[in-house]
Amino acid sequence: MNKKQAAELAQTFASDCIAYRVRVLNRVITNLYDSVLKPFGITVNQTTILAMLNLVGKARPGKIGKQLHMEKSTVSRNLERMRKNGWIQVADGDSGTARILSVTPKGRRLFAALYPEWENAQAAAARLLGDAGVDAVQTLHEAVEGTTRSS
Amino acid sequence: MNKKQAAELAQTFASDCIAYRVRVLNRVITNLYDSVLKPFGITVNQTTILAMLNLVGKARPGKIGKQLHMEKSTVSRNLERMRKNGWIQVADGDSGTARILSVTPKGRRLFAALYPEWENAQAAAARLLGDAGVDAVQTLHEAVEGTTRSS
DNA sequence: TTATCAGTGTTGTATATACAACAGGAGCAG
DNA sequence: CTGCTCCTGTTGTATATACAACACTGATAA
Repeated sequence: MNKKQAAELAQTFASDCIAYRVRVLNRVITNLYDSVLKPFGITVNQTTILAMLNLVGKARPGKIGKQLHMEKSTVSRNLERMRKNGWIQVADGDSGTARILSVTPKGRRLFAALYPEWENAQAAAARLLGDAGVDAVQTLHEAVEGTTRSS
Repeated sequence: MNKKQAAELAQTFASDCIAYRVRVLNRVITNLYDSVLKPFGITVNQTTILAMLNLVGKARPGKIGKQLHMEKSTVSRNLERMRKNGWIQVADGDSGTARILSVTPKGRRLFAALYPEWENAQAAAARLLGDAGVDAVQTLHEAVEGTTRSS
């Protein structure tokens, strides 16, 4: 394998790699939301957890991970940060290891306060991606739903 | 803002958030490639850098960051890992801070060796996303091209 | 009852990412 | 030449992510 041959493979890689494109997309979109949410001291990732808890009321860490397709260690560490910030509370459940999470009033106020800014980020993302792009993201998400490992 | 009102906002968030969907997509796709590349001891992110260097021959760290839309600190730390692994070499450029990067024979061999596995990952990703999905990723990538901050 | 196993959550380690702070050199104005 | 600014790259800190290793509990088999 000489340099020229390697360069030919590299050309194909650079022009075709799906992972590269998805990763760039992820960085741009995540930064867009995180920058809007920064004044609230929360990330879009944590906001996703906060929204889910606002929606379902109570949930265990494992359920959050499964529902949001997040690795359990990521969930574990985020819940601890959110608890320290007073946005959620952790109660021991009925059975041994069960830990029941719920949103505190402070967490609910935070969610209500950041919601308009999230809408702004949504609008900015929609402008960036276009209507077809927004639909495409929805379709792609459905395609990978149920694919994630990790419990 | 009572619980019910918060839950209504959360419902919209959960069903509409673009960032959430893009992030799940990113995790699934990145894992797919990383698991295939794991036996080679390289990540898909580093493989992107390796491919670019195979393509252009020589480049400075800053150029890599701009080309691949990666933050300069991410590039800096990855280059150091790749150098330690013997895949790239760093030479002092003509002017002061200039650092010229190039692929070593070992790095070229690695790229040639992992290329078939990358093709397998590409095929698996294409199956997962469908033809329309692959096109959509391309379109979305074009939409965000040139959007990234960071130099 | 006891031993094993499955499910759940935490912690360790490594990479990826972003932003801020910093360091070193280049180029320019004076 | 001196000082200022810009460009470039590294390092510090924090979050996100994945996988492995543990710990603990509950359930089940013997």
